[in-house]
Amino acid sequence: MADQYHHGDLQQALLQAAVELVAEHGVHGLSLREAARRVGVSHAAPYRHYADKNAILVAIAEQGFEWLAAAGEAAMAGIEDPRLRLNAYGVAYVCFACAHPVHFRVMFTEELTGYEATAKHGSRAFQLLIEAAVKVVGPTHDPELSALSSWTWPHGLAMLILSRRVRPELVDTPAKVEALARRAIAQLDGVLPSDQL
Amino acid sequence: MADQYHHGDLQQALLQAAVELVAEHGVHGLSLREAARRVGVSHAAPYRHYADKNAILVAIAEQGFEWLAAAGEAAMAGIEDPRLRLNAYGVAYVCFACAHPVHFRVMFTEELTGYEATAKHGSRAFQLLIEAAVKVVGPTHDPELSALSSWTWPHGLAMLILSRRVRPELVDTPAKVEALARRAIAQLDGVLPSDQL
DNA sequence: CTCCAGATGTTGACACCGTAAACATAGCGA
DNA sequence: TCGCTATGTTTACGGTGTCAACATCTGGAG
Repeated sequence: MADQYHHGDLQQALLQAAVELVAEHGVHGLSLREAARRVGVSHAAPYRHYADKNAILVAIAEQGFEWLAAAGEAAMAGIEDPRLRLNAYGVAYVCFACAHPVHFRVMFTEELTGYEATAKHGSRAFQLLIEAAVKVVGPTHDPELSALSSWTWPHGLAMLILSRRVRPELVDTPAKVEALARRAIAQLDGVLPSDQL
Repeated sequence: MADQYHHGDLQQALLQAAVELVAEHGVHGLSLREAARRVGVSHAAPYRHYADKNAILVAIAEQGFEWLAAAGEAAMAGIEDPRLRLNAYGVAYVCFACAHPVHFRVMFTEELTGYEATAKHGSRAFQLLIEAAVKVVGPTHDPELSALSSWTWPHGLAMLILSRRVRPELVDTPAKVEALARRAIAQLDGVLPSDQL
């Protein structure tokens, strides 16, 4: 009963193939037919598991948001000081983007914004950030705005790295990425609780 | 000699149509044939002006980088204080992204990074930033790194806004965008010259 | 002014893609 | 055992990027 008519776990296999394809040819270079081909299945088989091409991208985004939330939680685990927690989240954010560039890019791809699933999972990772930020700034201000100010720098750094706007030798290993992120946060640190956001 | 065989300025017309198409259907929803259709020309005509589909996206990116550099220069014009100049650039950066979302997204689309033209124009806008940053931090440090720290926040804010991760009513007018950017910079200001980047 | 060369636009063709419908097979519960 | 449902296949259609062969225009040399 090995690899005959039924694949076993086609859904997961397709998702992984899709990630590889995006890594090779970019988001818009993803082809369902090619993914099916790689998995060794007919070109229409993916439609039994994903409604259309966007659905598989949404699935990648979902997985990415889950992983990001998990990475954020892990990074903050055991840290008490609110500011240090927020810093840890930011560093983990940048590291996540570099470790999973395909997921990260898909997570913030325009065409997908607005999809319920993406929004849902995205908001979970965002919720973590809001909570962490509120503990630093206090509950009196707009929580979303408070979180936003702590979100822009890791997001911008991550995006610039992925766009290859940062010299490659500065980010060619996870350790270097973390060092860069820490250097960035070191500059901003101490200013967050200062004034009226 | 009105609209007969020759179009007049097909190159420019196609570029504009492409921008509109990207605005409507996203970067990967751009279709050369549809652009040609809108301009009233046969489906292969674009190939007389653009080598392939990527070339027209590169053209959009080029235009975007030129506009961004111009916007940055305009924003810094007449401002003497180096820190205020840097702030002005950051605010202009965010405003530019909101005013020209298609251009901004294409400018930082993965598939295009590495194209010489894009890199060239991109580096001009980046050069402005580096110069402005160096005047704040001083010439003793890595200029690119200094600029990077002033680049991440506007880039992140712009990207988050375009991904609709910022509540729409906070950014639905240029004035609100500018206010948000100014609020963001107000937090970071004063910290830049502090330590060792 | 004539005429030709190069620039610009058109037509037709090909392979690929996303997607839907009709069909085939596998596995599981009654 | 039978048949239902989930899963995979085949076939088909329109749309797309791209190339090659062809048509038309336009400017400059003679």
